[in-house]
This record gives sequence, C-alpha cells and structure tokens, in this order.
Amino acid sequence: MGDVAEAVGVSKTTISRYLHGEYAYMSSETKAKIEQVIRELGYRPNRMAQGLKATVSHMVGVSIADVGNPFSSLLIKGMQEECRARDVQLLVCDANNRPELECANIESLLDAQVDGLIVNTVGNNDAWLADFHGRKNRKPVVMLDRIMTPPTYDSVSSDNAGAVRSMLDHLASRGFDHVAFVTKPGDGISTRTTRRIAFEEYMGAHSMDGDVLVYDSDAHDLADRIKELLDAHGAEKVCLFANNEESMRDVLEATSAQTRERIGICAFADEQWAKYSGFGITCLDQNPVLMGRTAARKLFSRVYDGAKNPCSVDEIPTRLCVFASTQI
Amino acid sequence: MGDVAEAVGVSKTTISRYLHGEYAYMSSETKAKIEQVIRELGYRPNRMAQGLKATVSHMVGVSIADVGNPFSSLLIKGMQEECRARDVQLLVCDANNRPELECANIESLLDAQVDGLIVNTVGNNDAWLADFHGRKNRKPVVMLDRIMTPPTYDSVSSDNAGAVRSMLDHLASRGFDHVAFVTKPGDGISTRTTRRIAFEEYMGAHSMDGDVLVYDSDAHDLADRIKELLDAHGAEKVCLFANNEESMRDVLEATSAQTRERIGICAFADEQWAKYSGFGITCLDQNPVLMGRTAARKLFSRVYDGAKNPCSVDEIPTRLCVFASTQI
DNA sequence: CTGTTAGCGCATTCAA
DNA sequence: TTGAATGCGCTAACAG
Repeated sequence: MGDVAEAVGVSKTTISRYLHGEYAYMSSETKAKIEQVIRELGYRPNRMAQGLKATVSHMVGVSIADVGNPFSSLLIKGMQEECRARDVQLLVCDANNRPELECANIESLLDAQVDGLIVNTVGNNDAWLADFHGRKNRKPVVMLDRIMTPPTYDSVSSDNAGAVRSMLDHLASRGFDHVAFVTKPGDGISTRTTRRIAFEEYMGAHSMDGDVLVYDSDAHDLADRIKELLDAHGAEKVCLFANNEESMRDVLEATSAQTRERIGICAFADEQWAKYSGFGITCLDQNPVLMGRTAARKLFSRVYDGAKNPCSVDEIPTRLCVFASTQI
Repeated sequence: MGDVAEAVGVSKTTISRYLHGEYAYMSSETKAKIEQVIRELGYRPNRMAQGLKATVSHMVGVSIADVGNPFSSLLIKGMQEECRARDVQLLVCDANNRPELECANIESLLDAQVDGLIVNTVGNNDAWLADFHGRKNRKPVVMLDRIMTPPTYDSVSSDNAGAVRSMLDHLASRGFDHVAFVTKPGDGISTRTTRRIAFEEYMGAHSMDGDVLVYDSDAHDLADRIKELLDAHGAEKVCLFANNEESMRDVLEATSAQTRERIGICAFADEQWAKYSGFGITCLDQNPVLMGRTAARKLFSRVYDGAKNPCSVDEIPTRLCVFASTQI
C-alpha cells in the first residue's frame, strides 16, 4: 500500500479511503490516478493486516466430524455458496470422529482469529461445547446436522422425526408388518437418537410391529442379528430401516441377495446413491447443501449483521424417494 | 500478550521468547511464573499477528473443482491429515466447475496470505494457471488429480494410463470382444484425456476391438448412442467402460436392466459405491486420501522445508476391484 | 479534499 | 538474563 501511495504521490490514508469506496473525499484526478497505479502494480490489500486492525477477519472456521463423508462434503458445498456471496474464507478442519480433535480444531481456529464457527460435532462432546459457551470472549457457533439438547447454540438439522414418520407411513401403506430400525449405538450423536426415538414413538402410536436393532461396528454381528429377526418374523412382511448409508451398506453386506428379495429395505441415504444400489433402495434424501447454506447464513447474520435474536433450531425437510426395495 | 507480561511482571519480549521455547535466556522462576499466568489467563497467541510479522502464515489454500463430489472430499481428508501434523490451516474454496471462480478463488486465497496452494482445477484454465506461474511473488502450487501438460507445477494424479491398461487386461481375460469407453467431452480435464488416450493406445496395440463414446451432458443422447453400439455389435461380447462415477450413473440411467444383463460394465469409481451398485460393478478404485496427503506433503516440503528440487509428477496407483458386472 | 499520528499483536534486533 | 524500540500492512481518529 505504501508503494501505491508513493507512486501516486498521496498518503496511505487516501489509498485506504479509495479501497473502501470513500470517493467523496477525493478529487476525481487522484481517484483516477490511484485506480491506474493499483492496476499497474497489481496491488491487493493484505487481509491479515486488515484483520489485525479490524474486529473481523472475514474467516469462519468449520470442524467436520468426518470430511471424507460425502454428506459432509455437501454441507461444505452449501457453506461455500454463502461464503462466496459474502467474500469470507472457510477454514476447514476434520475431527476424524474424535472428540479431542474437535476441541483442538476449535482452539486452533480461534487462534487463527475466525469470526465464528460451524460445528458438525463428532458426538459425545456436549459437555465441552456447553463449557465453551460459558467462555468470556466466545465466538458465535452454529451446530450443523448434529445438535445439542437443549440447543445451546444456533442449530441446523434435518427434520429427522418427520422423515422417520414419512418413511413409516410409506411402509405401512405398502403393507409391511414388522419394521426393524438398524443403527449403530447412539454415541451422543443426536441424529441417531432422534431418529430412534421418533421410530419408537411411531410404533407406540400405531399398531405397527417393530424393534430397534443396535449393532456394533462389526458387520458379522449384524448378520446374526438379522437372521434371528427373520427367524422370529419369517412369516410376516419385514422391512429393515437403516439409520444412514453406512448402516445400509452394513445391511447389504450382512444379507444375501436371496434374503434381500423377500424383505424390504430402506434408509436415510442420498438419492443418487440409493437409486442405483441394488435394484434401487427407497430412501430419505436429506438436503445437505441447503443445510450448509442455512448454517452459514445464520452464522453470518449474527457475526456480520449483528443479529441478537435468541438461538434457534432450523429443521430442513427431507424427501422420501421410493424405489424397488420397498415393493415386495 | 501484554496482559500476560504485565501479570508476570516482565516484558512482552520475554513472553515471546517463552512461546518460542527459548528457555535458555530465562530464569526458571520467571519461566514457571509465565507458564502459570498463561494457563490462568487462558492466553493463546494471535496467529494473524504472528503471520503479519513472519514470512509464513501457516495457512494453505485449496481450490476444488467441485467440493460436493465425494472424491474431492477424500482429497481434503488426506490434506487434513498432513495439516494436522504440521499445524497448518486449510482454506477451502469451491470453484463450482467454473474457471472464472477458480481464478477468483486463487486471488482471494492469496489476499488471505496463504503460504501455498493446492489446485484441483476445473479444466480449461491452463492458460491462466501458466500465466500465474510467471508472476513475480508467486506462491508455490501443487496441482491435484487434474494436471497440466507440460507440468508447470508439482503435481499429483492417479496412474490413469496404468489403470486403464489393467482394466482392459481384465476385460480381455474375461473374453470381451468389444469395449466402448464412455466419457463426457474432454473439456481440458486431464484425467479424461489421459484415460481416453491410454484406451486408444491399448486398442491399437492389442487385437481388441473398441471405440470411444463421447456424449454430452444429456443422458437421453447417451441412450441412443448405446443402442446404436449394441445394434452394431450385438453378436459380440460388449463392455461399457465409464470414465467416472458420473458417467457410470449416466450409463445405468441410459440402459435397461435387461440390457445390463447381457453386457459388461465397469468404471473408474469408488469401491464402496461400486460394490453395492446393481449386482456389483467392477471398478478402478483410486486412492484420493493418499493423493491429498501426497499433495500436501509436496507443498509443505517446498513451503516450509525450503525444498528447491524441480517440479515433479507423482502418480498414485489404483486398484482393480472385480465384481459381478464383468462376469457375463 | 488530504495528511499525521497512533496502534492492532507480535518478533526481532540491539543494548543493557 | 532481560527489556526498549522498531516495524509488519492497514485503519481510524483528528487535524488541517
């Protein structure tokens, strides 16, 4: 900036003013001259230096439970769209499904002077996150996909309960007698628990028969559990309802093609994926891009627009996509 | 930092020294005192301010052609692993498959004072990228997955040619007479071109019959093209070889289940995806996590370890995963 | 309309 | 062993 000022023959202040569009306090000749010199020198302001002075850095931090997950990548896509519009940079960290890393990520991001945080928590980290809320110079946080109860922060998630109900309505209409909700242990991950509870409530309220099948990471274990289930309910029309794509893959791994032909299967899963898996798997397609966008918007309104409203939870609707797997 | 200095009763210089581990110039009492006060106050150094002084910011920028792509998210996963080890932050931008955005991203990242860049180019941007190489204060760049010819920058890609050959060897061993390589137009994207050329060379060198089926984004168009192909080669054992997951989905969309039972199909695709698509699709599984790691390592060695070696291209091997779709 | 001054949080001489 | 002084690139009073 000094170089530009010198070349034009004015002070740095004037250059600074030019950069901020304060043309009113400036002769049109100097303005033109500055414009020209900046182009010639290819000058671009240093955002770090700006951030050092200002109270904002135009950077927001993101900690993702597992960036390798396709769902996560779509969350990021959504955030990016908003970031582009506001000219803010996204600092992305991966927590690799480990709470310690999530904490470390957040601390590092704060060191980098981010203006706010979007957290897709790994789960089992609510205590630390709640504690963080009590810090003096805390930065705004938006929880994404996986949320806390009560919602200490602004949050964005899918309408998980509604999604579960719409799937069960569909299964009922297709004449299924028994539905098993297949999931890994809750592990403090809100989506799993929310869906499971919605499932159990629906079962309680309707005359549908069903149970929850919690399995450990070992797919071998799952195969036995499914066999037991089918032994017990062999005569009925059974459907396996997987909590997510991972569990759906575990179900596919644990069942033979013959088995899959005589039972129904469905899952929370991306339509693109589900449509071509097997003969097509009926799924609840979430809207991760919209979720990411919404989270970014909420954060920006608080950080850059000074919104002071109490924190709220946005639930993004899901879409039921019916394919061959529930048509038996 | 001033607060800490005051509380301890020393100057900021001493605190700075403490933070950099220069304990030699310090009485053990002051050291202990500093340690304590820092903990009490929860002081953490401001990386922006450090970056303003130092020549490095401990941030690297990434521009991804399409962050929504699962492949991309695994590239990022790999980078993150290296970033964690070196304590550097990743600034991630999405180019949304548009060259203008890629350029804008890179400029923005430089404004943020990143120490270097990893670019997964959208394609058709080689001229700008080459021009960028000529800039005075250019920062180091590593091209990832999609590379330039000649390689102006350090680059990391899959061993695309080798992968194509291994797939064609496999198809030959399975007795296929005719193979069609299905791809969207090249569009300046190196992977597409490299694979296509490897395909054509193999066909030329072996007595295998085949052709390249370039289709536009419209899957309808593709259905007609495939029909023509099968009309012409109906008597032979035909295989469709898709350039990537997207084209594979387009092939699935464009063919009926009956058709798929009498032809072979295969693709460059993630094993997780391919294994459960249809009856299982034979695929070339790349190693995006390793690619991301490798790119980050190359960048870091240049940026932080002062490596001066000429730029090089690393080719990461792929893995052939055979499933039912090539067993007809 | 324009410039002077001071300072953001830190690292680095140089001196003591 | 420690500290004072200077400046990184930029912004924001406050003066003219």
